[in-house]
Amino acid sequence: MSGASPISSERRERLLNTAAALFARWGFDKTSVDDIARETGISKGAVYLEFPSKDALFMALLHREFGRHAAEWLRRFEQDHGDWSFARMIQHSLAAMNTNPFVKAIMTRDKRLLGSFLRRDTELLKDTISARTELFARLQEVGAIRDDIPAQTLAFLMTSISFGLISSDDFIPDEHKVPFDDGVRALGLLLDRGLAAETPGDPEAAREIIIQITEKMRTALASPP
Amino acid sequence: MSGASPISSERRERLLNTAAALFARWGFDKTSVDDIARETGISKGAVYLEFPSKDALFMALLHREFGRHAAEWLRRFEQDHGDWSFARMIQHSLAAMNTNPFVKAIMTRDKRLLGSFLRRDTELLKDTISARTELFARLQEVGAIRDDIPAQTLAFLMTSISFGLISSDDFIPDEHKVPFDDGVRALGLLLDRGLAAETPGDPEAAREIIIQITEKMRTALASPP
DNA sequence: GGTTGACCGATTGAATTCTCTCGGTCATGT
DNA sequence: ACATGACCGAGAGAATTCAATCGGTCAACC
Repeated sequence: MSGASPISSERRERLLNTAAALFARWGFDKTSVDDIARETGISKGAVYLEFPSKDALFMALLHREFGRHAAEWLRRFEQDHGDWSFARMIQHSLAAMNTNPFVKAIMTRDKRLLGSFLRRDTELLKDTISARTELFARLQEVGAIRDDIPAQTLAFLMTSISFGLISSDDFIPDEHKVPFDDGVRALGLLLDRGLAAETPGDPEAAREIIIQITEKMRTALASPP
Repeated sequence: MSGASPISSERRERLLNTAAALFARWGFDKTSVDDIARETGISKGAVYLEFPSKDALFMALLHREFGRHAAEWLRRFEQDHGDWSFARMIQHSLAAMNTNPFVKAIMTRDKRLLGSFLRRDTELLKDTISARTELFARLQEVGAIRDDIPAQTLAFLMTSISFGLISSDDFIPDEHKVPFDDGVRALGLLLDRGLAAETPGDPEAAREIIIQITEKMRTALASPP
């Protein structure tokens, strides 16, 4: 097999960096492998020593970005020393998501950025929803959130809501727009009460579960199938 | 002026009916004025005795459908004899919305149904959000819902959430789909607690306001600008 | 007066052609 | 060994043409 140095080389890293910049700027279709190679300062052939195809390169990039997104989420969450709350977790998740163009693109099926890559369906969205389902189920187990709504329904709902919020830029008329952070904060306030268990469970356990599952999600998403 | 019998004739009504069927089935672009005329059993010229243009016909249809949507919402709400709750209001609103292809299309910017009509921006979405803002503001006034989140933000949030839920069919992977009604019901449960005021106000007053504003919305949306 | 449908010009989009870009390979050079 | 970039063939898309359609009008007809 040709392009498969299993260890991530430094060149590979640089490739992903320039690829990220170019893809984010011009989209998948309008960024050629040659563009990426030239911008990285290597030849096109060298790109194929690192990745077997353009698709594979893009997939690797997506996985890296999803991993980074989870890490960023976790970072924000852990360094948040205020009161633990669901509001904050949601805030961190959505804020991190809105920051990363690739995660955002996958979650909203952004045609501009993804272009013809949209045909290839990724497991990324599915895995994200699965992770959310597991997260909610575990939180219900320890009594951190209400358990009268199936975890699967909650995951579905949260994914739909995230989709709506992240897409809001595209369809809400300007005069009714609200800063993203304000919207996210308000959503957090709603969920804080809306998801609360009848009898509050152990907040530390909940915090632990979130960190644990996010970490699991990070490693799962960061590595290709 | 040519096409402007101010009173809605019976022919006009029949026109709108066949137009609704054809537009819903084939979309705006692929439905010709001739198709509508023929299917209605009149000549193309007669269409222009009722409406000055194809766009105007479509706009009239949209307004009629929005009016019907509000009426349907109101009907469901009023005949719901269970406990009053925000959950139910939201359920009725979303269920009614999901039932009407034109309201759904406008709310989700459905390219298939709206086609080239998408360029013409309607006031329908704006008016809907405005009405929601007013609704939330009034409910806050009488203490029916929490008032620590600006009404405008709530309206923005609810619109985004609705968008996400109604669009969920298009982007949620099949294996994670949840029946629309289940999702809506769960959302209702969340909002019921999430939006509750610290000290509950008069539920009858809230109910009255909702009916009042929805009725106002109905007449406003049903008549062209 | 009310209604029709033939008619008009603009627009669209189907069909076709063709250029050139791009993903991927590999003989060659370092 | 590794990296290069000329090279290849497929195919996307730009350019062009052209015929049909469609929105809208109006003289003619009930």
